[in-house]
Amino acid sequence: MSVGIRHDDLRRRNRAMVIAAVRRAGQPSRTEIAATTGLSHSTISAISSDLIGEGILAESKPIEAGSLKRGRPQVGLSLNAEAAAVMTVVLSLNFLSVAVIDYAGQVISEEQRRLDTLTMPRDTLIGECVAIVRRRLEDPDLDVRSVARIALAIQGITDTRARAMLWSPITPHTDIAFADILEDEFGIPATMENDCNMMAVALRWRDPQRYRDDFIAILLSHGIGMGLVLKGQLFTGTHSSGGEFGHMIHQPKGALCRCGRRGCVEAYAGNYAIWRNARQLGEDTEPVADVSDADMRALAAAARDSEGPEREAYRKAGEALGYGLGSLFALIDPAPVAMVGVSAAAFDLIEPALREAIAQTAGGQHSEWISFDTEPNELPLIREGCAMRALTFVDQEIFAPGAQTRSGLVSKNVA
Amino acid sequence: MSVGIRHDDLRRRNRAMVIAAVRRAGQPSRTEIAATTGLSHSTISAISSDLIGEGILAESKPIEAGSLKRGRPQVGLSLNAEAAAVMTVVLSLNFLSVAVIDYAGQVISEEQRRLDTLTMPRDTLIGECVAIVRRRLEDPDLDVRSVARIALAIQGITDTRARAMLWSPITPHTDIAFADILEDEFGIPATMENDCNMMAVALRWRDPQRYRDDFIAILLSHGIGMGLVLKGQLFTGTHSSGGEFGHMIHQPKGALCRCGRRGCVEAYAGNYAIWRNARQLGEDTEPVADVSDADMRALAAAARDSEGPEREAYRKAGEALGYGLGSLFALIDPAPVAMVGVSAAAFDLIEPALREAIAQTAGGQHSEWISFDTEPNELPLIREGCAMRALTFVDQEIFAPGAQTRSGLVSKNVA
DNA sequence: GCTCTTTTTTTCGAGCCTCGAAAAAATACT
DNA sequence: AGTATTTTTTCGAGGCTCGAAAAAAAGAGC
Repeated sequence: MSVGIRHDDLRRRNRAMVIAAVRRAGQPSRTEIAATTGLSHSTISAISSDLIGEGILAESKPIEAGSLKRGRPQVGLSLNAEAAAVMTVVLSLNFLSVAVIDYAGQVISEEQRRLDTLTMPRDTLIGECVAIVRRRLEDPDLDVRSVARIALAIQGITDTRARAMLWSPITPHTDIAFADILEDEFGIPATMENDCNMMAVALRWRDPQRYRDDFIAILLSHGIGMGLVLKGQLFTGTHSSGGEFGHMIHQPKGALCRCGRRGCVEAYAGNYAIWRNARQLGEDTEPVADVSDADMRALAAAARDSEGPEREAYRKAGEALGYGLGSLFALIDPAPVAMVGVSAAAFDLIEPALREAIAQTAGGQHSEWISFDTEPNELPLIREGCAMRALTFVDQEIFAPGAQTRSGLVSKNVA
Repeated sequence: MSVGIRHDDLRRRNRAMVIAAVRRAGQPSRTEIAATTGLSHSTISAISSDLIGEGILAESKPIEAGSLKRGRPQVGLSLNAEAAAVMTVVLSLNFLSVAVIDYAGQVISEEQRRLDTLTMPRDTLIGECVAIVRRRLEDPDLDVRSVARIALAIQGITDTRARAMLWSPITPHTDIAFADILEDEFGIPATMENDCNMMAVALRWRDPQRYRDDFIAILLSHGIGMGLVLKGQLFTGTHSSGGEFGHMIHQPKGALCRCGRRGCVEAYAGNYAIWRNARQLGEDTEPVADVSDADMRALAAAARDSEGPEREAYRKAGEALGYGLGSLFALIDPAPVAMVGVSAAAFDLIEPALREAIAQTAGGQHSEWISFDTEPNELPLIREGCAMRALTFVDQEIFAPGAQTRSGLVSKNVA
């Protein structure tokens, strides 16, 4: 089952810890690293000297801010941007976006492309992804060998091993092992992530104050997705990416959901559901394929303008989200929530019914404490999350070698 | 945030690993331990020699089973039963049960007692617990100093730090810091656990084949509880024991629940709910305080006997459980389920509606795969779980000292 | 301009820990 | 009794972290 700690693991882990400390803090001095890691100054000195020698870290200017201090000035350590690069591939409805990011986290090359993902044959979809990655890798500004890892994100369900997309609303095709495909094609380790999980990862890096050990990112878009961090760990299902908050049951035998079932939270709170209710089409009406952001904004404007079916549609969305969150909170206790996506811009219309519903649930014990944040634009978040995830893998695997890992999966059984 | 690995941690962790390997395997040889932990023979030899010298492990007879083998026979290592003892305290509705267990896991002293927990004043309830523990500690057969840890379990919500009961259906009183009270009284480290979590822990030890990394234990009793193991880890909420499956919302604004809210799963599947529906009392009827096991068995018999309100009551329970499980599975993916408690004996009446409901949900994708096990008697399981939990603490803390832990809580911030 | 103080960083020896190889131990086979 | 086989122990080598002390690099004071 669990495996003993070998002697050589020690250095590897502590190297990884130093790299992680530098990535988090930006430009910490050796003394600061010693404080945050709890290791001795001598150890930090030895490890950072190694890492600098290997070109992974670099000494930057002495820290100027507090130059009032006496004594030898601290020397800031920073990541060497040229040590490596990673690539992010974000595949969403009718849209493909790729970026190359240096080791310090700066975008150095990117490309975006519209495609008709819903009608595209399987091979074309895969081909488009491979082609866009190849174009970026062949970018003359870039040294191909420096791209150490690729992180893909897709709306939909991925497997826990982060190899394949199992199901996605953006395409009728299922079980596409994107990670394996890209690995075979380019020989670069790749992982396939769920978009909402990447949102959560990004939020954690963006605002570690608010999004620390426990929080929830909910995507309010055409569908409803969730990324969940519990006790500092990204939460995934046992076999798939899990966290399919949008398909928790709000109303047994209720409204028709895009997934073909009935009564899911999404069937009340997804863009298509809000649209359907606002147009008073009835809960059995087949979900429309897509509602433009502009249409959704118009809907929200109409709802704000006057009482009517639009406002009622947002109310119903809030109620479904509230009861869903209440059930979730019964399982995990309340935590800060970030609402992301177009409908997050209409959260003022959603919030009252949501809070009312959540107060009816066991999880909503102290619903006044529960705080919501909104972020209307999901794409940058997803990309940022992918970038950080890929960089973290590079930190752990490439620059702290020796682990029994392969492609992001820590193997549990060694015997 | 995360802390570097000090040099002395190494030995401590590997000692703990060896102890854990012996506890799991029963009588493994040094060679077997080396294989399961991945450590070298020399290391295992050194560590086990230390542990034997400290009286924690003991060499037992050479393993006889496969005595056909050539070569030096393996020497089995086992836990020294006298190395320590732990105490379990299980507090359930109108019932208090205490046992002392030796380091090898055998019960060496026990006592059970009926009390009227629902009407008892706060101090009396606490006093009864303290008194029964004192009586067991003063048992002449027992060396007091050898009791190294106490694990309490209670039906209800506990805090993540495992110090206090926050809320429980068995008493009107709230926020009783049982762990602190016993620690102060007897100077023995104590933890306060949730009963269903202990059931899950016990199932894992009882049948590691079936209940390994991911599974669910559901208590079908007066209330509905859940213990959840995900990726080999006991799942708890961010602040409380969490996993309040019984209070996920099945039907917004639905049947009246014991918790005062409406539409919880428990309001359809708890004993009182089945009773209420079987008696056709209406969903707004105030839940009864208790239904005897005999009454529940009679109800099940009547339901099996003929179509009627009893059978319909079990159907409704199954539906609520099914939709609830479906929502849960949407979050975590399906996993093996153990149904525990009186109504688990009536699972034949519950299962059809449960499976039908779960098939209507996203989490019930392949509902035919989902397997259920039943165990009508929860008390032994809870006690077993407490014992293993307490013993594991002793393994980790007492016999592998140096960790920055206190009373079961691993401190995350060292700086 | 020089010395003293303060703080950061590096150096160095001590003490552990794990590992691999070889030796020792304990049994079955012939 | 001797040989083969398997388990367990022994022993030296190599690494790692740690604490103390030294070195380095500034500001403060005169």
